[in-house]
Amino acid sequence: MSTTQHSYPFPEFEPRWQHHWLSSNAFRAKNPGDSDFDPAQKKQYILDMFPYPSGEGLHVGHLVGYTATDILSRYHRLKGANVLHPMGWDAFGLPAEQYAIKTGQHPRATTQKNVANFRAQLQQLGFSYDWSREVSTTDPEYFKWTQWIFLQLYSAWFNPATQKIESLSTYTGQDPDSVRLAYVADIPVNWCQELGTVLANEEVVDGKSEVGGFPVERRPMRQWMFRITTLADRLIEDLEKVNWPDSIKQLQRNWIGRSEGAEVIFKIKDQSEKTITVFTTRPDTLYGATYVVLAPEHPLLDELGIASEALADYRKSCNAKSDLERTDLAKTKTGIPLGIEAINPINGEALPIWAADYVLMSYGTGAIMAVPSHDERDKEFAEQFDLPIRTVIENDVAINSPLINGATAAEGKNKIINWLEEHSCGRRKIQYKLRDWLFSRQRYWGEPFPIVWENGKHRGLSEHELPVEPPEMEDFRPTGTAEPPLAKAKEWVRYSENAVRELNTMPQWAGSCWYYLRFCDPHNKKSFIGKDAETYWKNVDLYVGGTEHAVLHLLYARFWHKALFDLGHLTTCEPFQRLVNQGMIAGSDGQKMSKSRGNVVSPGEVIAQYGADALRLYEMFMGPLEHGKPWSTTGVEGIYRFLARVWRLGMQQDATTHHWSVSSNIADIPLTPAQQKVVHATIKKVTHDIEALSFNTAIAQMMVFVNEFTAAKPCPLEALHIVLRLLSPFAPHLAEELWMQLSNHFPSLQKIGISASQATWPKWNEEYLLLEETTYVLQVNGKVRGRLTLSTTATKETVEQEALNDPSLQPHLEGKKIQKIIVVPKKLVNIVAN
RNA sequence: GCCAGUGUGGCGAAAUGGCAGACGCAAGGGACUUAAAAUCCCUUUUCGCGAAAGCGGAGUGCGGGUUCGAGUCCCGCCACUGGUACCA
Repeated sequence: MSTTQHSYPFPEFEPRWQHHWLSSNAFRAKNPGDSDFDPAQKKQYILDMFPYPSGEGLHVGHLVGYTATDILSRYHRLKGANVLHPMGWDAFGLPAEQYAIKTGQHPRATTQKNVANFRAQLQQLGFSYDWSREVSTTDPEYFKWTQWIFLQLYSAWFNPATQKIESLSTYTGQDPDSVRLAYVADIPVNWCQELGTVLANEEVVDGKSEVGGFPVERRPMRQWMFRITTLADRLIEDLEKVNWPDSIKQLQRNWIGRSEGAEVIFKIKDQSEKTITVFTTRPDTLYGATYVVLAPEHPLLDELGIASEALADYRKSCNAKSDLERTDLAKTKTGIPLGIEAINPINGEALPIWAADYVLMSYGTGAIMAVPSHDERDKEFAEQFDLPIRTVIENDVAINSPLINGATAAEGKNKIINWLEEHSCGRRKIQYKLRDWLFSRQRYWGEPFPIVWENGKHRGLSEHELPVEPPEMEDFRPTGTAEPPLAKAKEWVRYSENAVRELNTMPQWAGSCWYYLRFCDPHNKKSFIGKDAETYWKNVDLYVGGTEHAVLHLLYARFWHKALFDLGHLTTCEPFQRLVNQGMIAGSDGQKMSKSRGNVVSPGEVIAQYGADALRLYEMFMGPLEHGKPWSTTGVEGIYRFLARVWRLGMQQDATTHHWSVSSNIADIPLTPAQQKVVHATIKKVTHDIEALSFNTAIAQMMVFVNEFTAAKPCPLEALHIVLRLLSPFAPHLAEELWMQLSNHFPSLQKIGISASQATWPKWNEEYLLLEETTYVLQVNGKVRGRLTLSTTATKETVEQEALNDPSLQPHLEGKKIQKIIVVPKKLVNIVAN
């Protein structure tokens, strides 16, 4: 397609403006201390979730959120705010490492290439990022501070007395390692042989690795952990303080999974020195317990010395089952009786003890008291193995429970827990689903830990030794053993005569946990964020990204933020004030966009044909930001036609030379009252809709506006400079170009703004929206039967009278008695008659 | 199973409890043109009556309810999408 066939010359001016914005640093955010910084200016921090720069590049689905935040950013600048709108790269991670292994290139090289590609793609859309603040998690100047933050958390603990994270210097106990926020533990982890690494629970899907789909097995290994569970309650409570979608808050609450209940201690019959501790949320059903179950992995099974072959076989078969199989077999429960009994502390009853894999070792104490009468799973198990079932609740009150008969659940729980505590056989307990955060990975392409090992003990490096850079290595493939690839860099590993470096690296979450803080002060050499910058920018006002990060990224970032807040480095306790999730864009076939389906639309093709403005506008016009929706090529064409109409509102083309010049139809004349109404209604609606992130309806209103003025002969200049300002956050190139063309022709425009992106946002005047007359809808019994135009100042009585006299209503009122007349001022009259 | 979300024309979608379908796509018709593209104008939820202007009925997943009035609020279902899965 040749340039002359385009409906407006975007291929010429879009790159020109992009270059202009970049070279003039047009969207630089001002920091305290900058010469042009104005403390009175309102700040706005508008952030996209920064991308992982994959080799695939961006597709149009990635741009929904970026376009939305760009519109907001440009809007707030026009409203006079100091806007921080940065972009960076979450560039550590497994795919780069695997690609590197496959192709023999260093991940740093492929990462750099991918970043360059991503940056170019984003710049082609004219996004108004402050590129002087660009950061990459793989930059030593960046991960130096990731490591520094790790060290702060490493030398901190959660003080239960103050309910805060404090420096370890306030800890007075014997063993700081038992309370450290970052600690080492030997725990069964998800080991993936193929990837040569441990995976977090959430990176394992159906017993296979989320990346690559390789088998995963459980294996005990020494790992770095974070005591995120210490902040579980605050992570729940502080959700009240942020403006996030309820669904995301709910996901976080469910993930943390707080449940209140009790631990109950069961003595083992004839071995009273041994006990089983169970967790229950329903201590009030204690009298209904008819057996006790241990998880097959429960350590007590070894201690009890039950040498049955059947038990050994059962435990073996459970161990061999993948998570997937356990789920598949969920319908039929399996288990094995141990032949010993536990004593119910409340009534001294002896209950059989079973081992069964429907009880998980990883939750609670790995043991339960089974109350088949009031728990679905226990009931299923009891029915299968013919175990007794005893009802202890009827009509919401306790029965067959001597201590609490007649009590409600809440009363019963309290009484039982008190009794247990008095008799030292149990206690009140709050249990969380959330586990401590497994923070180490056996990879090359990640941040090394700033930790060395000496005489079997770990020690943090000091600040001046940071950053700890990964060693240059030819071969960073997995070792095939539990040893991480860094083990191969013998010289690097050796820290001193008697100290070696930690060989694990941090997970990808590390860099993304705090990047929003670095953007506030990206070049600070002395601190991860300067005090002035921190107190000025505080936290993110609007954070836009996909739901896939609803739980983990947001939870981990909140955890670090709170820790840094408690330690006095930050002045806010939540990182992201407002959160919005953009919807997914599907292919035109309604399927998820993917290479294998062949339905991927790349921004490049769309821009070549319709331009960046059309792509931006279409992304927003498709529907509500949060909704998923399918891509439509003809939809882009419609938007493109709209932009061409805007262009022709200002410009006309010479029939023979095809040269565009300012339209002779434009005149610096006042708006007619009718035009004034459209103009001011549009300013009002576009302003409200942008603030509500309802971009599709804002665009629709601008279409109404343009349709109105396309017919205007001549077209008043005022209409143009207003619509260009309203449009400029959405279609900045076109607005900028037209503004320039028009102000060359009408110098008065320069008083309003030297460019569309450096003008002020127009204000509407409510007066122009008031009308002298309005059309009432006339209803009889709720059905529209006529219309009536009346003065807006007409009294209720007048409106009623006029409506009753209206000829179009007479056939519907005939022979009926009027019961009631409802008048909605300036809108509607409903006559109720029968 | 549980949690969350969504159901409105041929399609994407609009509608502070007050004219359902704004705006756009697609489709059909017309103007301009030697022709096409581009552009501009008109029609387009559906059924019935009418040559037409028009008139009348139905209609927002299904069934109830509140209300003068419900796409919107309440109760009970159904379907789809996403998340989660024996969490005691």
